[in-house]
Amino acid sequence: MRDDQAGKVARNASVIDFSMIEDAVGYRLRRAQLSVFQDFNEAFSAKGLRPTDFAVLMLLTRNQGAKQSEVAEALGIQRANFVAIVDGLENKGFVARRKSEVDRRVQSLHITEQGLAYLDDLMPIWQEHEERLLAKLGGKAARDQLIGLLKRLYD
Amino acid sequence: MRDDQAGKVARNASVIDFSMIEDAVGYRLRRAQLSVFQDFNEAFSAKGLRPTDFAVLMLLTRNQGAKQSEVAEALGIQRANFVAIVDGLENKGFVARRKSEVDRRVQSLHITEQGLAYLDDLMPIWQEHEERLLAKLGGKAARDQLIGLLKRLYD
DNA sequence: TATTGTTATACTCTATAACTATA
DNA sequence: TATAGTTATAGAGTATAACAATA
Repeated sequence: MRDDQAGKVARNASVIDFSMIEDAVGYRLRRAQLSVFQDFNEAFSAKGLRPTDFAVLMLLTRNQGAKQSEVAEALGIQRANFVAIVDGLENKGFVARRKSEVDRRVQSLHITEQGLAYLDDLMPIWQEHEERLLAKLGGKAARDQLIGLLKRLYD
Repeated sequence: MRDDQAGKVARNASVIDFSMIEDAVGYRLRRAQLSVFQDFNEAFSAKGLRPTDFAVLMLLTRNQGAKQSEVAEALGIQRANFVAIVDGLENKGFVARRKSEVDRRVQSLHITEQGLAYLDDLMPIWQEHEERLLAKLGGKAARDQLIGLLKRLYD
């Protein structure tokens, strides 16, 4: 078997033939998402904020008092796993839980004044992140096109 | 504070105002990728195959004898974490490690005859998966457009 | 000294079951 | 009985450090 040799000859150090999977939708989605999340994490690492934390704060600005399980489902997170996320945001003082008076089983979530101020502080970082993506994509038209296509895969 | 009440009134049971993040590229990428991977996993669960395993087998068909660390890097997986993946494929008899005669540090990876037969068996499932995505996207033109945009985010 | 594969380890994310308090 | 939040736990995926064999 001379596969080793044949491979060595046909391929130089780090060139792999990708033709079989480079156009697989799932593969491309994974790589793109990893790249975008890495950019996000590098931008927000100093703030100790993860994408999900940011999404929760953003959501609450327009959904004050939303049910905890409602927010979790909206973000595709199981309610059991969402508890620790809210715990973290609550410990930092950015989110407050209040027992609903209508149904004492539910916790309604509120972004605090401190949380809003924090978001204000974060918005420029967020904008810069989105603008880096915009530059890579080649403009708003391309971005809107991408969003539209992604929505067809999940909405 | 009547946030609970105000929220309750403005929003019915499970309707959350998403306007703040619905057009965030990273959020849309994550949801789309989760949806696509879920479809993949449901299709392949009976075969006990994960997306990464499939990608490795696909890659090896055109890169017989490739270095283990080369394949890992091509797929964006760290070499330390790639060991267990190759172990699994080797235990199933789909991949073989052979010590390179040129550099005895490197393991060159080969897909076996059994691995090729397995892939043949899997291809219809793969095709159906890609066609379900194609249907969601609305045709090949849309798919190619999406792939092109994703490549701009990472290539 | 540097690199490849490997082991060990830790941390995050995700999935499931079961408990509690309320309804 | 059913539901919201919670706890505990197990499984993936990922990141880092260190080691042996080899270059």
